[in-house]
Amino acid sequence: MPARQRNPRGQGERLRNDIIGAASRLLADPASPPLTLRAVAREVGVAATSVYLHFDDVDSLILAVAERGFGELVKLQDEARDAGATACERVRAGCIAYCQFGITYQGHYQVMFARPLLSPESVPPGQFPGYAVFQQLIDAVSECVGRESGDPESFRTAMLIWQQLHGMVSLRISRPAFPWPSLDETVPDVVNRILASATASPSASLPHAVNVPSHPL
Amino acid sequence: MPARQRNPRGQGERLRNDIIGAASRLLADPASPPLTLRAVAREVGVAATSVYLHFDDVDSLILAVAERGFGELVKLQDEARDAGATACERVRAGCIAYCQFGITYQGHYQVMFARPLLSPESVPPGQFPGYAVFQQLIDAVSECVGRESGDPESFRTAMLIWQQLHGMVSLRISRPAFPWPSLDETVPDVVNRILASATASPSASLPHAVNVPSHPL
DNA sequence: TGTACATCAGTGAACGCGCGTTCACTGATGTAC
DNA sequence: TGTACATCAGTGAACGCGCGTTCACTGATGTAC
Repeated sequence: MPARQRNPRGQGERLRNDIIGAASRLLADPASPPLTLRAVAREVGVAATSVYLHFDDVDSLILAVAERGFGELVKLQDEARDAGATACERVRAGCIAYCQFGITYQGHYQVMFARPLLSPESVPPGQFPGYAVFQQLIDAVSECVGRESGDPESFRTAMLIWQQLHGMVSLRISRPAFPWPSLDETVPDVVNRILASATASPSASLPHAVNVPSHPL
Repeated sequence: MPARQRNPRGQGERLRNDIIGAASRLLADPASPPLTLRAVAREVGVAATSVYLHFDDVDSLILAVAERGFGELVKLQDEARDAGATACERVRAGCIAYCQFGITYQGHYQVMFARPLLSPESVPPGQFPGYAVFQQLIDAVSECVGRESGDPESFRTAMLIWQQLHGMVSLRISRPAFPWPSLDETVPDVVNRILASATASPSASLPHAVNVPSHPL
């Protein structure tokens, strides 16, 4: 029981941040047990009931942790992209940052991307948590492949890249014994492969390709 | 409390199957709460202690559910591949079957692929659960791209495809509100893109490519 | 053929634990008059 | 300047619940002799 002293008057919101921080610490390990209000209160050094002063239940607390994670991810990607000279370099830099975030903060990555997070009806379309992360990818891809930002092919290529990155990160988390190659080597390679297939003439040089539908999205 | 009658002598192993089946039912929903021995026993219609007759704890029960899932997935992929005329068609057919399995059995897919499943030290290298699924993919890819089964490029391409498929399935589970295109259209397309990049001369036609490492795996 | 015993397939009560949630309460600090 | 009151930032005891796990037990069925 750490001697935690109560916040001064008017600073009651500080506890809210402390609670999010404690929950974030408890969720850092991807194998962590289900989050508990009492465990969070213990970690903060506060009575169990005090969590109710700022959160209705454990789900809204987890959502707050996820939102903090999305903010951090956007920031890290922005910083990484700033170092890129060309549009395509910026795409790759952002993708590397995404994967590094996921591998560094495995538990948080799972909270952000491996559960629905919210009841489906409460999600405004196009505003689900983390949409900003995807929109940034679309914009960077558009610039790299030389299309407008609203172009369906840009959306589709960004979607394929996102799926690839998510697969890379989440399989590395769930299959740590697999002989994965390094991210620094794999990410630019596979992103280039997907970008190349987007700029190449469609259906060209496919090995024995049959039944390849066009891309009507 | 359903009237369950005890198995006849010598048929005690039937309960084991019933328990796995009940656990499988409870795990079908990807948003299902953590599995509980008592909940399983209730679902089977048996005393809580009876679960101990066949499983040490909930983790080994979950492992049994996962193993049953891997068996089913291998079977479905085999059947799908049988309909393919060429090697590359068989790759695509297996990939579609993989994704359909994941979308149809979302909870089971998560049990199989979204957690470490076992303590790391207990996994024999190259024999982790579901390795057969991946080996089949390597073999099919090798045949499609015309390389030997042990070729590092076949391994790498299969890995990229696996990552892509896993990303597709798990993001569709965790982000159901996203405007995903249909699997039947997307899977053959993206698999072809990755296969094409494997057969094409490396680093050719990359848009503004820089810092592309070679593939030393 | 009878009978004692072993085995099999479970059961049922009981335990201590951590959990979410409620409710009334505390004690320091500011504010109105 | 004093004092009554309001507000703020929490606390602490208590509840009922489901859980994992233990332990001795049951009752039907087969087997040895």
